[in-house]
Amino acid sequence: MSDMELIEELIKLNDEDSKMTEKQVKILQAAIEIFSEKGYAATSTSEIARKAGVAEGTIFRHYKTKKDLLFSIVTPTLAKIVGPFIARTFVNQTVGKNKLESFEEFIRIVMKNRFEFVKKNIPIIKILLQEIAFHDEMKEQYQQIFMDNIYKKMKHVVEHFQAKGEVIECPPEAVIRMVATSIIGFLLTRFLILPEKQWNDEEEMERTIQFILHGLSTK
Amino acid sequence: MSDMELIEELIKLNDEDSKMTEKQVKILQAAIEIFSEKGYAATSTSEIARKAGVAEGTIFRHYKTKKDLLFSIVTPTLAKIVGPFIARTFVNQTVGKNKLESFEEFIRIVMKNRFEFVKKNIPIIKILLQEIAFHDEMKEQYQQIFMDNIYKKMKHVVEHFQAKGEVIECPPEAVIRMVATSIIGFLLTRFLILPEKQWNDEEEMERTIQFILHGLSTK
Amino acid sequence: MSDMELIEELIKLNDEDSKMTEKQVKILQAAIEIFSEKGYAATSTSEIARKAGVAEGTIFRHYKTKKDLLFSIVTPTLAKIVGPFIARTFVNQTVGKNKLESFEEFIRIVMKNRFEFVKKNIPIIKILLQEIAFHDEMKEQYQQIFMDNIYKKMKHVVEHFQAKGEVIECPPEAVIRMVATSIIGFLLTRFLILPEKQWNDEEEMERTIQFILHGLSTK
Amino acid sequence: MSDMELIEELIKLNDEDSKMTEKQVKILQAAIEIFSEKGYAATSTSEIARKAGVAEGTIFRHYKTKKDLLFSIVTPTLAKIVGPFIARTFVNQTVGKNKLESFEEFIRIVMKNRFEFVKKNIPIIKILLQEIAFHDEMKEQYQQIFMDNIYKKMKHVVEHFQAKGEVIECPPEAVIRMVATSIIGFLLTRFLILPEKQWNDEEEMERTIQFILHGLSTK
DNA sequence: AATGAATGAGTATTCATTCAT
DNA sequence: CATGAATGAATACTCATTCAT
Repeated sequence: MSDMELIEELIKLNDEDSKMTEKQVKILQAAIEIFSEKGYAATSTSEIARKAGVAEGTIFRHYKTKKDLLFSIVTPTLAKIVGPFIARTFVNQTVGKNKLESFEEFIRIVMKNRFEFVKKNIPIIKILLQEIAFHDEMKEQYQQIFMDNIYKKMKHVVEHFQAKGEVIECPPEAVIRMVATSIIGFLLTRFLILPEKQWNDEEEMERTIQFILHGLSTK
Repeated sequence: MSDMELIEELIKLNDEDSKMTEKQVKILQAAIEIFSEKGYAATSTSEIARKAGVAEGTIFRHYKTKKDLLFSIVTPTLAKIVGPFIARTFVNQTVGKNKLESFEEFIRIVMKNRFEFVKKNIPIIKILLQEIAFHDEMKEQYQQIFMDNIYKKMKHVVEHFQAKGEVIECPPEAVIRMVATSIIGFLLTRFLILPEKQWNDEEEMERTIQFILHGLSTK
Repeated sequence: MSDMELIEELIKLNDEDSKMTEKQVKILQAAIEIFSEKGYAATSTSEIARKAGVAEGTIFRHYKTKKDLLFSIVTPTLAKIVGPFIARTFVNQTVGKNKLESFEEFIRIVMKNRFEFVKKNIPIIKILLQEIAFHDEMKEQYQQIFMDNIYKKMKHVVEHFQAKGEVIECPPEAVIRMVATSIIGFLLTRFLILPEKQWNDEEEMERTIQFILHGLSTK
Repeated sequence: MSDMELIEELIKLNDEDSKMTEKQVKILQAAIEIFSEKGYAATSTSEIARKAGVAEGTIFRHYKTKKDLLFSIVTPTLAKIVGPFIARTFVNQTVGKNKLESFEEFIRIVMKNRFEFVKKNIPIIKILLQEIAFHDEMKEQYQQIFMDNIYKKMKHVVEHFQAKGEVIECPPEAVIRMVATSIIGFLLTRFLILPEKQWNDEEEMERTIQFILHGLSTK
């Protein structure tokens, strides 16, 4: 929980307009921990208050409803997920100024970057994965963010490397699906399904990258 | 809900020893539907009773607790997932009597088979995926079933085709992860994440199979 | 439970008009046991059914309500308590034909007789003591039985021995209270409050009798 | 209910550390009244809430469970019963400094004192008598308190007066039983069994005291 | 800003009782 | 006579939320 960059971001975010109090920080931390352990619906606000060391009423001073609390955790995370894809440098690096010469390098950058991101934000990602299924507002938010950013940029990149003959000819969305599936599949296995296994991260990431590259290679 | 083979199995299962009443069937159907829509914790027994058209007390005549009801839905499904992997024919087909000549045919059989299975049992699978994170008994059940059956058989097959030079040399569990990740990734995208998209199932399955094969090929 | 004469009486009682079935006997036995352990209100009919080895509905075939079941246990017992006081021989023995020569012998007979009665019917007496406080019909039944029989006869006896100068002059009801209090106090201590203590019954009864006699003696 | 000293004590007790709210007092009063009328098991928390004029949830804010509420009523009473027997003055008065010259005076003090105590706390005593049979924790609490205090001190006193020749030679526990039985028997008859009878309390107490004294006298 | 007492609607579960078989 | 599925009201208890302090 020490290296949880997102919580820090969360705090800073709100900090700018309204100065988060110490208690509010405690509430957020407690909520993240319990939501990720037992799920949103099975978590009571009184339990959050107890763990945060605040009175029950204090939660509602900062968050109008329990759902508000959930969204205040999850929405910034949703934004963060897009992070590297919005960064101007990202696309430039990839296709724009030709600094990035191969699809392989692209895949490797994404993998490394998302690996670090997931590693640092496991509990919030757990919450996000669980709750997105039940909250339509969340689903829409996510879809909009995904389509407008990740998908768009990815498509651009994929088409670029298809044109260069590095990636097989087939609908870019299928390529994106297979790449995403392989990377996400690895990250979930690594951090959620079998986190206690002894992992050689470098080796396993490399293997997964090679799998993707071979799977999509034109040769 | 018409072609939901698992529910029928569920009913038959209990039918053999204790004759499921009409109301009990209604309860199961209602529970599956609501659990999959809103999640176990967010579903109230009164809502299940209302949708099933029975008195609330009737639920508890058949299922001692709400959790019992959940498990009576999920446990048989857990078993069903292993289905094709326990079948004696499966391994024989694959490696035993040499009826199955290639890794490709193996992947294709698994893909087709699981595709049909998921297609017919979407709601229950949704429930399973959601709840496995929160119920340790379920996690253990699943892990035991997975390790004793799927993993074991898969490993056998993978090693067989590695020996034949059809599959790259690397730890079988990594191969299994990448195969599973690609198949499951496709199925979840197809049925849970973007079910409303126009899918050409044959084409997409074939693409995924080719992705896996190329990704793992020695050539 | 073997020497529980009252249950046998209960069975015979009903036997005369309507033939008690084996199941009905089981229900009565189970009800007595559980009522006396947990109290009437805290006992569920389903628990009685389970312990009796019958279906839940069967209880209500024989007893219209749970309260009916309670009364069918307690009412005959109420009658039994009066037993020795109604017996014609009792008063005759005492004062009528002068067979009984002293107050001492009277107290001794009552003590011995009630000792045996309580000993054989502990569970039912426990139920009676507990429930009489909460059921007005029971209280009335008991009061009527007590006033019409025990009190009346006792008063007769007490006045007889007061006239003979064996018992101090004071309102007979006060004498009855002190006698009853001493006998009942002994029996409850013996069988309910400290049943596990090592008792020398003969000695203790004799002591109690002597206490009463000295306490009421004119000398 | 006006002169109910124990309730006031109950309130003060909690008052010291945690300030009882007005509603909490109402809940206690309602609970005592209904528990004593219908018994603990037959009393519903909703009925208590209704009579106390509070929401049902309010009960559980102050008492974790219904049983907690019962114990918060009964436990301080248990302590109170021992009251006069713990008081240092009691034994000193009796045997220590010889201020108390006779067994008669001892019995008279106990009788008067317990008379007042019972008179002021009828409902709680009713609850105690009823529920002690069903709650083992209560039974143990009571037995411990009784053995460590009342019985010990009483034994001391009895042996003292046996040595002085005022009380017959027999096991002190038998003497205690007969004294207790006579006093408690009187108090229960007076306040619980026949409270509506016209009682001449002074006379009846005196009679009972004389009965005990004569019953135990060496002469 | 923070508290925590109070709430009323809601929770899972149990209950005594009914009735078709 | 006996069953046990079915019920609807009741049960103890929890919940998210409000509000006076």
